[in-house]
Amino acid sequence: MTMNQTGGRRRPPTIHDVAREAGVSRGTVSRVLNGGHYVSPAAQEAVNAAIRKTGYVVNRHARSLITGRSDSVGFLLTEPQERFFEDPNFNVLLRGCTQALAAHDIPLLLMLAGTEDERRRITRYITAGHVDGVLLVSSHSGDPVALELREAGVPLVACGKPIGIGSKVSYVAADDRDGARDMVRHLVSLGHRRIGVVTGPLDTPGGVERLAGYKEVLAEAGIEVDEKLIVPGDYSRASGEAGGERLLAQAPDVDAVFVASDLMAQGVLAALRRAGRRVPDDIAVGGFDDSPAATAATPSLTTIRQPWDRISAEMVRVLLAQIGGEDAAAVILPTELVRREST
Amino acid sequence: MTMNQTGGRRRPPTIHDVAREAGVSRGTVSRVLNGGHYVSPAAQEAVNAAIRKTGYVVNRHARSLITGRSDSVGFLLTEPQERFFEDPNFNVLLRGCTQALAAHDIPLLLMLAGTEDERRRITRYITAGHVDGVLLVSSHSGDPVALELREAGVPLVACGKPIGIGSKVSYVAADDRDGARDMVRHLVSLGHRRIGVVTGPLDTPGGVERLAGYKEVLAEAGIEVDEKLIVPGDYSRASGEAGGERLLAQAPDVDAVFVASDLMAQGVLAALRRAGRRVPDDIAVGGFDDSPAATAATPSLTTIRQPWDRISAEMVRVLLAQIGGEDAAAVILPTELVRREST
DNA sequence: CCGGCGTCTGTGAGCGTTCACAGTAGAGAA
DNA sequence: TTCTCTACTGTGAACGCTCACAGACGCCGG
Repeated sequence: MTMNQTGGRRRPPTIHDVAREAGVSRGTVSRVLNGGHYVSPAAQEAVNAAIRKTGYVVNRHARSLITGRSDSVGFLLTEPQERFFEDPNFNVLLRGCTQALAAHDIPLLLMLAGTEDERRRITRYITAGHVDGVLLVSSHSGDPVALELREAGVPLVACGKPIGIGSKVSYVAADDRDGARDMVRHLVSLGHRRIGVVTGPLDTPGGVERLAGYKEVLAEAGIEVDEKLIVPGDYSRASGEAGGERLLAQAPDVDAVFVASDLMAQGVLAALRRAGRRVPDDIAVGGFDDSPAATAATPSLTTIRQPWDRISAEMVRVLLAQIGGEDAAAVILPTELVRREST
Repeated sequence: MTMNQTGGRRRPPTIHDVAREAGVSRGTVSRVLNGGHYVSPAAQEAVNAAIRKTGYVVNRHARSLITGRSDSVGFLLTEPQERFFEDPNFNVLLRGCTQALAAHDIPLLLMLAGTEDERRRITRYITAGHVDGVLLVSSHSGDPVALELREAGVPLVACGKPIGIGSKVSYVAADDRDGARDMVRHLVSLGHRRIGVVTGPLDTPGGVERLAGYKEVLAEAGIEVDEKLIVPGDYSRASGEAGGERLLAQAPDVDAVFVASDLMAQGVLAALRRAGRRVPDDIAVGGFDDSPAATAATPSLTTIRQPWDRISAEMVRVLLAQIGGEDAAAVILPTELVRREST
């Protein structure tokens, strides 16, 4: 009733206090806390009442000390942080992971490995067992941190397929190739034949896969691949703008563009507007991501939605399974075409 | 040399192993680990060598168990997450805090209290002492979580001045009122006299302060406040668009607008464009935040930059001081006018 | 009646640290 | 010499929990 009203931290109740209150032993309280097997209903109830009465919360440090688990996981961002931190999808992912973990009462530690120093510190921290597993966001290939963690046997789930790292590391990704196929098929079905593409960075699996999907559909539609219709980008708005200009210069007869990210698509739209091309009447534009940029653009963007909420949920599920001893797994999730005004 | 090459976790070395390796006692190793007072140079060196050789990393759980500290802090977001998660400034803040803490070797736990359930769980987690302190992001007044934490004596630093929570809780904020003053003075200095304002939400200190700054400058310039020139907003783009339309309808002779966020300013620009008003020739527009939206807008926005990097650094500094026993403190940081094309 | 089994409970040990304390050695003062 | 002081070191005892073990109890089949 009158407890804890004055502020100022006091020593919290221990399992001992609960045991005394409930008239049982520490062992019994511990059993109730960990699933309640081999406990009589009476004891069960008495312990629960005592827990409520004392306001007991388990001391995770003491528990971790003996179990060897930390009951926490790291969310590790290794690569150029600007790129991710400006990407609204990153936020959705981070939030999704945090909430999915919270459902299991597992806190998420945010780890940013920018400098070489930070990488070292974080690697030590993780391999020392201060987290049970790691959710990894790293677009780059052959990430040294990832390699080291895998070597140390730390449960690891990457977001997006990590390349050049061999198997044995789990990942969850949207089906980039299939998404690209859907979009390009959509453009083909609208009657377009001179379809350009602004690619993502080609040292990332996403960039590679989306371009591959584009080429596949051209092949299946009997349209010859024209290198002049392919211009590189890096997902940024600026590279989209440059890519759009370059595309118009190289192939003025282009009648549709598949852009590998919504942010770049915004840039492409700006370039087209400056060149006096109307969208979608003169030229259709398809994006990728379904980020807020897609709805904010004028005209609003037809795009491919990546199921970020499901991706985060799956990452957590796979990681917890792996912590529980299961083998590495790869999960590919379907994307969805979202039609708007730009096609 | 050949250690740790096969993957699969092995039991990490303990302070005991280090002591044996160095030929000293646990106590001496512990002393080296915690500052190295009262240790002979010889022992110091032997211990450091042993640490390097064994790859020893302190077990934080064991340490926490005895010290009562957790050496970690929580980053708590209590209010509507959409608003923050879509705000690029939030990312900058989160990153800044993470890095500032990392410099002290303190991990950051991300905590999102959306549902009532989550609030309860998180409050328990924190008050049970699983973090040493909390960085709080909450725009709302009288946040119940904040109140409870303060009641429990948990070190707490808020981002932005919390209202209705009394003193005793530290906060770090940009000088909203002064920023608003700078912007409105800038508009006055350009010769504008019919200056409108689209406010932020008036249940937040930021919204209130920015409006107050606006009124102060009008008073000091001898311009009468005209209620028709004041329209409410909630920082969202949509509310900016609505606000812009309403302003034009209520006061067609408006010749400048101070908009309390860049996102809203984008909306205002859209409304003005539709009404055929040229910016800045017919009407000047000033924003607030210096978010990416400000540079992306056409014309680019004159705005007020909030020093987010310094805000995060100060939040961490104040929190650590408070954990160390110091009293609550308030820090107000200066803003900066950034001139671009819209004025 | 006994032995066995399945269910439930208490007990001691120990996880890896830090902390308080007791102790040692050497230097300098009396 | 002896005593004191300082600089340093080692040694239990905790911290709060889980785990393995041993024991108690009731119930059944023999």
